[in-house]
Amino acid sequence: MSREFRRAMPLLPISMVMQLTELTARQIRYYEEHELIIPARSEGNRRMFSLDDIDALLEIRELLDQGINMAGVKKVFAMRSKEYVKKPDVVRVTDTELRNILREEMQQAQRMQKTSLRQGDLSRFFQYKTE
Amino acid sequence: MSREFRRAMPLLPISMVMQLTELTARQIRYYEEHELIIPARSEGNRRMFSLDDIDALLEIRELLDQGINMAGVKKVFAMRSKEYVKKPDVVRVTDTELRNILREEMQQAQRMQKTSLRQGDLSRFFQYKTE
DNA sequence: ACGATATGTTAGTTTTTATAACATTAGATT
DNA sequence: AATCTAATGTTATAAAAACTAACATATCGT
Repeated sequence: MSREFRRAMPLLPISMVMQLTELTARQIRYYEEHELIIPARSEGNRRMFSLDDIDALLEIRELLDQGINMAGVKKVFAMRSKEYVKKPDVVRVTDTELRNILREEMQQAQRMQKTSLRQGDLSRFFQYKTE
Repeated sequence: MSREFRRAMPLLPISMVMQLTELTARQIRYYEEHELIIPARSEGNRRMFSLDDIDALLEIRELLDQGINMAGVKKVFAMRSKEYVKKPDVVRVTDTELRNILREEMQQAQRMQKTSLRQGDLSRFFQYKTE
């Protein structure tokens, strides 16, 4: 599974996103209304956010803080997406498939490795800098 | 913020953990009952799981699949934790503090960097292999 | 002053999660 | 075979979290 897949995986509920971004639910939904983010939905219609979504929200916040209005933010985002036109289209995968893929990969890794090392299993997929 | 902090950060609701681990809520709670995992709790008492928790659950599943019973799993985990006795005690931080720290770091990074690069903001903190 | 934009607030509903109790199934034990 | 126990399923009930939608408000540009 590619890095982009992992970053695009919807994992977090809105409450966590609120804490991580210091945005209100109202703001987050408003930005979605304007299609600056398009969080996945659970079966029961709850928004599930990815790391990409959090990045986007942090940037929206930053731009608004700078006095740019929503129209401006939209423009910035639109320009950004143009930069990616050259990139090959990513294969479309549903959220459920995404999670299944991640799970299977993690389980595969589990099986491949010794049963030890409590630390460092998932970390093969979510690895962080140790700055 | 250290890598361990990030791995220990409670972010995911039980529904996501169920999907990622293919365990039922009953199983996850049962393992918690036996103190194999101790997920954080939200203000409203909802379990919030960290990447470490997911690692642990995947391993529990693996051990049980191998025919080892809960007593055996507990032993394995107990032995594991002994291996870490030498490691310095990690500073105690509440979950809320953890999230605040992550948020602040992300925002700091936001401010430090140019406003561009939609990709690669949070990724400074959650960075993945590109295998 | 006016109109629009961004966000707050509130109400009512649905989904998710929690706990707890009881049920079931498969192995181990007698 | 009958019984125990461990691990998990199932159900009921309650509480929390999240949804939509409508209305309120503050700020800003014209």
